[in-house]
Amino acid sequence: MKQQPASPSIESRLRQCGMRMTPQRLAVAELMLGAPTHMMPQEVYEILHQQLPSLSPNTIYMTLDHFEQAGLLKKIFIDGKAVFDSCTDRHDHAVCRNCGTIRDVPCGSIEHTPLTLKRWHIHAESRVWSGLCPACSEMEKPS
Amino acid sequence: MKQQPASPSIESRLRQCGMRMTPQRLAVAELMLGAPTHMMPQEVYEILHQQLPSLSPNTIYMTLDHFEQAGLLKKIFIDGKAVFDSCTDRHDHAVCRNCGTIRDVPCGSIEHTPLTLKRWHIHAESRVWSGLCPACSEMEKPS
DNA sequence: TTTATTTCTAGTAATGATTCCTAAATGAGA
DNA sequence: TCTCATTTAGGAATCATTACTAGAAATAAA
Repeated sequence: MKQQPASPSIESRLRQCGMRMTPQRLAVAELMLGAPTHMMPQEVYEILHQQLPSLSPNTIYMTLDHFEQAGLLKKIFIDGKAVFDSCTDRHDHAVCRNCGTIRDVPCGSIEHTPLTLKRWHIHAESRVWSGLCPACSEMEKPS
Repeated sequence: MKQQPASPSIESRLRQCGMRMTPQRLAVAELMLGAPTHMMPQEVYEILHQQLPSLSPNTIYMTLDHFEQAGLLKKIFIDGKAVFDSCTDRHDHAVCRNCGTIRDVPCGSIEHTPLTLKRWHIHAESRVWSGLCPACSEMEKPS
């Protein structure tokens, strides 16, 4: 009894980007594009390797990059490590320096580029808040 | 004829942090703490290796980390790579995706942490603008 | 000063993430 | 079904960084 197949749009979205449909890509798409998530390539590999034992890390890297180029994912860097975000809308992130949790943070009104960058052509902006998430804050409290 | 020695304060600043004075550390300090700069460990190594041929990359990594822990430098990440910034005041960065130039960008008024993070304990915030610097913008212009 | 103690450095090996390379496999259109 | 360009697996290569260790050097004590 198969689960409801990935929303039909996923496959068509990939095709629209001129990508061939392969089991590997479909698996990555189902994992990453279904619900809001942040994952490192390695995590993706570990999860999918179970259902596709022959899968290679290489393929994960390539697939994630393809998806990013197609605008399906956004690549962000947290503490120097690559993380792929299924939400491509403009937003910031908060990361817990204890447990590593990543949380989306809506950013306020669209801010104008600072005067200092008047002569730059800015394409992207990223902002990361770093600290302790509520759960870890609680744990660290002195009794 | 020796150049004017490093400002006496550099040595004392290191000592205040409980650090032993070594030629390696002094060299890193003179390079990084003298003027505003952003450098990757590798760059630091390549420069200093010339005056201290026996210097090892290892030492650079350790020294930079020590300096960071002592609050003399700030470690930032640009596109997933570590960069050490001699300016430890609060500010943002812009990076040119063509030539790699990094520019300090003053950030406006101190912004309050977004509501979403009300229950977090935020310790740091970093923001990076990415695009083309004025020089590279100019070059890319269609004739 | 000289000696003792502790930290620091160089060098090498190890790690972890990512990329490169190539032959074989496989989608997709003719 | 056949063909061909794309994609994959797998292993080697790379790059930044860390771990380990013995010897060197800096500081503290005598």
